[in-house]
Amino acid sequence: MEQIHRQRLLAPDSLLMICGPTAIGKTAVAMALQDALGGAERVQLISADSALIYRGMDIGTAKPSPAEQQAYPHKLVDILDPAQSYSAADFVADADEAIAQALRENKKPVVVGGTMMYLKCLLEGIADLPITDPATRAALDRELQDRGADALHEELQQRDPTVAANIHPNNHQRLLRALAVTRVTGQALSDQWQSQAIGTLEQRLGVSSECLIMMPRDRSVLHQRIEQRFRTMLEQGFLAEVRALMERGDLHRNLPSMRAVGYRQAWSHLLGEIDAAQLVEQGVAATRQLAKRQLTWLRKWSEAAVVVADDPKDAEAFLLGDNHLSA
RNA sequence: GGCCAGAUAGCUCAGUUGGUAGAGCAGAGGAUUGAAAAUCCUCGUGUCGACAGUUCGAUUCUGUCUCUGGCCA
Repeated sequence: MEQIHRQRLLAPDSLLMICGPTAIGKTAVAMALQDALGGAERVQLISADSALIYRGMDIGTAKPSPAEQQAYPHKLVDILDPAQSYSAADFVADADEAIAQALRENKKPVVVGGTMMYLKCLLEGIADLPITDPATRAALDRELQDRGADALHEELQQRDPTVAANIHPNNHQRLLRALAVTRVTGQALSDQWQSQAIGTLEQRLGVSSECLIMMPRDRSVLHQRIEQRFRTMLEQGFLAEVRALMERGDLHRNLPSMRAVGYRQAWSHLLGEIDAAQLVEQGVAATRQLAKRQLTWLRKWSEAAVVVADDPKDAEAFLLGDNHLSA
């Protein structure tokens, strides 16, 4: 059983996804895997992480060091300026390209990351829908102010009952997006999800994929690691990193990049809104919440994937065939 | 030692004109189709500091005590 799994996971022509909550040690496993499979000529690491895409956000995202990136090149790291925004659809397009290129070069694509939405869309596909133009978006924002969320939700209810049932009126972000698309296209979103579907990863690129999930055996251990890591980030100059981003002058706290876990709290602290103790407390708490949300995805997926508990060492041992397996 | 203010959920506090109590944060579960490290939904019994008194009934009023903070000596 373990042999079969290992063979499938390591097969040179299939794609491997390594996923797990933040701070569990995915990168370490990916690096060990690259070594075991013959180095950067045989493996292409591809990051699936909505924060690692940003240049200049290194310490707070626990990005691999320059030296590590040199030895273990990752695609989709440092591809955007923090002023820019990105989306799951952008990720699927970029990842598809990176995967296709790796396959052409006879490298095994290894997608490693913790942004579960990206991984889901990569595997299952995402509909090809219009981007909401700023004018429509602004109009909707104004309508939200004037008419209220309930009125807008009611409109969505009439245009697309299926989707409306799935979006709570208080969830303005999703509500406005759904309404924008149905207004612009004149069609129900749920219909378009079907008619505009781009297909699964296998349909798009012809690769089969396996998923290795790293789950914490004991969540309190992960919580401790998160706290430890946040304190280490501060020692490594996290605040200076955020201050430099602030001082550029063109960034603001509502940008997707600056709302990332830790950065949001650091921004607030640098403005004097919270003290150093609160920074640690809230930064750690936000990271735990992130891990928790990641775990709800992973729990859902764990039946269709190979699950390895807790530690990078366990995952390495499982993948690379040490004797003391624990799963 | 004297005076004043506190003592209520893991934390910060609100409140009950006397009928045994509720917010935020933390924590747990869930949703998730172009912001996803985002956004949103659900979940709150705790000797209301201790003891006594008044009362049909006290966490609420009164007294004493304990602890904490501040001020005066």
